[in-house]
Amino acid sequence: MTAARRRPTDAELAILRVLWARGPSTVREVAEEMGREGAYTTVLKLLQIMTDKGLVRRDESARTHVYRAARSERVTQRQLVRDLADRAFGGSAGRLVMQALAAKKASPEELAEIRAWLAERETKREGA
Amino acid sequence: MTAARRRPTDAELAILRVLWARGPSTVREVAEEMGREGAYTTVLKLLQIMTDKGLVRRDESARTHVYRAARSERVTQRQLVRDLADRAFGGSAGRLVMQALAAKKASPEELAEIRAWLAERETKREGA
DNA sequence: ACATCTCTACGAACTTCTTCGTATAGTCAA
DNA sequence: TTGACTATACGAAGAAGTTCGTAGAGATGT
Repeated sequence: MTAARRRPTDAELAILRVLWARGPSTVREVAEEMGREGAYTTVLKLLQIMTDKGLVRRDESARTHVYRAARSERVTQRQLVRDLADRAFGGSAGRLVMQALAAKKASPEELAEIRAWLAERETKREGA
Repeated sequence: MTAARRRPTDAELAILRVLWARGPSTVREVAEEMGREGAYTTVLKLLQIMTDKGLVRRDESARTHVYRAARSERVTQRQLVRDLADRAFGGSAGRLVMQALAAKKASPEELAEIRAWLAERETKREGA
């Protein structure tokens, strides 16, 4: 009921990634995509729990249920980033960004994108 | 023994933050800093577990043991960022950065720092 | 010595997460 | 109808994380 705002667990996130990539999917499709065909009931159980938690929505109109992510990838990513910033960076997104840039090499395209974002932001600031 | 490379749990991270901020501390100091004086033994237990896991080091030379973080804040933050990038951003630090910038407003100082970092990187690229 | 305070050690309860086995029912073909 | 196949539901076990109570050692003051 109450939309408890907890972050998805590791197993839940792995399933959400499949749903974001594939779109609405059956249990079998999710299990196959994860290379866990042998663990069918595990995936089923997780999807049932995630339905209770409100992480996914279930279409029961057919015998084989179809699941889809309740929240978009972008929204979930932001939530996770915000959560990590709060837990490990004193709430500072800026410091998180610095560590992210240092921790893993970003591609030139991504760096260009980030530069563009900052440039646009700069423009807005001057305009204000 | 085996330095299992798991990410610190929420409770563990909360304690690490105190140790990073305060430096080597006793159980009582950590508990007070966290506003959990009433949960002294809980903090003690967590620190004992963290010692076993290798997350903290314990100085037992005095009766009152003194704990310190085994890894620096920076190293731990990078590990956490990398972990989140892998779990939720397909390993892309760049996409994580974009969401971080969008998720929370960074201070102008932080933005300037990021710009400087990117500029320096740009310089290096051209030099190479 | 004695009471008192503070410290560590440790076990036990409880929660959450994850996995799996089994029960049960719908579908389809012969 | 029967058997094979596929689906959901559900309970229970196991692992990990968190909390707390209690025991007992060491320190301190009278």
